[in-house]
Amino acid sequence: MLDIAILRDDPERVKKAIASKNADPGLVDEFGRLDAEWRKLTAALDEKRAEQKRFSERRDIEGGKKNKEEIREIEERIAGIERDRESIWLKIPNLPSDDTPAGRDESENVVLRKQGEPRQFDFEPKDHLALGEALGVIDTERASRIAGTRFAYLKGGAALLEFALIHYCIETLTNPAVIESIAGGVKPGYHKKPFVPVIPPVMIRPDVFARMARLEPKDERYYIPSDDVYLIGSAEHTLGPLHGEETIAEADLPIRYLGFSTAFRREAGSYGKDTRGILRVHQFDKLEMESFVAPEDGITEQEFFVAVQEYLMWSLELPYQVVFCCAGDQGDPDARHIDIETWMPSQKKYRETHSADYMGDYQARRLGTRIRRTHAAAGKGGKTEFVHMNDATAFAVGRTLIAIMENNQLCDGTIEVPKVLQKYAGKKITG
RNA sequence: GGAGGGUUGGCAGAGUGGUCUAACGCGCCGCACUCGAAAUGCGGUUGGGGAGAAAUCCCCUCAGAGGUUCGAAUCCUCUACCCUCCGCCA
Repeated sequence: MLDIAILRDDPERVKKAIASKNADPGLVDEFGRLDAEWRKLTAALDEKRAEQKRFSERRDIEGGKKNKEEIREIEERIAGIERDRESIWLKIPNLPSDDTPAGRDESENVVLRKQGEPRQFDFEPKDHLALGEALGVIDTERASRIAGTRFAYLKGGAALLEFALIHYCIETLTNPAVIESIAGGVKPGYHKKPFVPVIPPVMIRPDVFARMARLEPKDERYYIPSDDVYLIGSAEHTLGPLHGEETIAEADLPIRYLGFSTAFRREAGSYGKDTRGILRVHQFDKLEMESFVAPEDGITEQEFFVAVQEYLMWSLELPYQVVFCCAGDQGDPDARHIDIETWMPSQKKYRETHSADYMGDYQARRLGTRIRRTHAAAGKGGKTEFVHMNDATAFAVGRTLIAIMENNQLCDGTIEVPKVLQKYAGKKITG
C-alpha cells in the first residue's frame, strides 16, 4: 500500500511511475476523486460526533436520538466511498526506485555484471532430466501418475544434493565471519548480523496474504476451501508478516531471517512452457532471506542480499549474471528488483535462479510493522515509522540442482559435486 | 471435536454503563543539573485520521466485526487468537 501523502501531494509523479510498471494511471485520478469526497464527508461526520458527545454530557436524550440518526446517514455514505477508495488504493503498485531501468518487459532488463565463463564441453551436454533419469535420481514420469504433471521425485544423489545445499546455505548465512565480510564488501561497517534460520508455516490466511500484496494473482495460488487458507509460494509470504502489528526497537535492527520451506505454485498460464524436467514445477524447496531494516538502510540491504547470493553462486563455481529488472518487469510491491540468472548449458542461456526484491515500506504499511527510533541524533528520537523490507532467494533448490547437474556433468553422465558441497554429498553423483 | 478461562498503550497492569480526556509502574523522548555520564528533578510519550496559513481544534482507536444505549474498555452477537482440561494424533 502506497503512502497516502505521496498520492495526495504528487499524483502526477505517481501516474508516471505506475505507468512505467504497466499499471493504469487512471487509478490515481479515481483515487483522488474518491479521496476528496471521503475527506469532505469525514469532516462532516467528525463534527456530528462531537455534537453527539455534547448531547450525552448534557443527558439530552431527545437531542441525542435525533443527532444519532444523522450520524448513521453519513456513516452509510462514507462506508461505500471508503470501500471503493481502498480497493483502488490497493491496486496502485509501489513506485520504482530512481535507478530502476525503464522498460516494458524482461527484454529490457539490464545486465549489471557477469561472473564465470560458460564451460566449453568436448561432448554434447545433456539436460538435467536426461542426466537425472539415466542416474535414476529424478523421476517425473511416476510423479505425474501419482501427483500430476509438474511434479518430481528426487532420489538418491539428487536428494542428497538438496540436503547438501540446505546445510551449506544455513552454515554460511549463520556464520558471523562470513556475513561480516560480505556486509563489509557492500559498505564498510555495514550491519554484520547473521541470519536466524526459520522454518515457517506453509499455509497462510487470505487477509495476511493480501497485506503482503502477494495474494494476487490468485490463479497462481493453491487454496484450501475447507479451512480458508492458501499454500505459500515462498517462505517470504509467511516470514514477511512475522512482525505485523509490532513496533521494533531501532536497536534490534536489522532483523534477518533465513527461511526454509516448500513453495507451491499452480503455474497457471505457463502451459507448454518449460514442461521438461524440474525447472518449473508445482512444488519445490527454497531457502529465502527476509529482512527488516531502517529506511535509510533499505537499498544497502538489498545490495547486501545480492552480495550473499553472489557469494553462494560463486562458491559453487556456477557461471551467472546479475540483472537489474526494468520497471515493466517489477512485481507490484517492488521498488527495486534484481535477479540472478545462472547458465544452463542445455538451453545455452542464462535462466532465473534468484531474485532480490526491495519493497520499501509498501508491505510494512499494511502489515503494521513499525520501528521506534532510539537515537536523538537525527531528531528522530522516540518517533515511529514503517520498517523497510527486503526479500531474496538464497537457493531455489530445484533450479540450483539443475544448474549443478548440467554444468558439472562428465562425459559418462555422472556429476561432479561442487567442492563446497562435497563434505555433505560426496565427490560425485553416480546414481 | 468437547468444556472452561482469557485478549487493555513499547512492556507490565488497574479499570464491570456517565470527568476513561484509560490509574500506578517500567521503558522511551526532551529539558535541567554535570567536563561527560549515572543518579535525581521537571515535562512529554498508543496508533491512525480530518479541518486550519498557523496557533490550535476535532474524530476514531481497549483483539476484529456488528449490535443495544442520549452515553460502552465495561452489556449482547459473531469471528480470530492465547491459556487450562478432556478426546484424537506424529
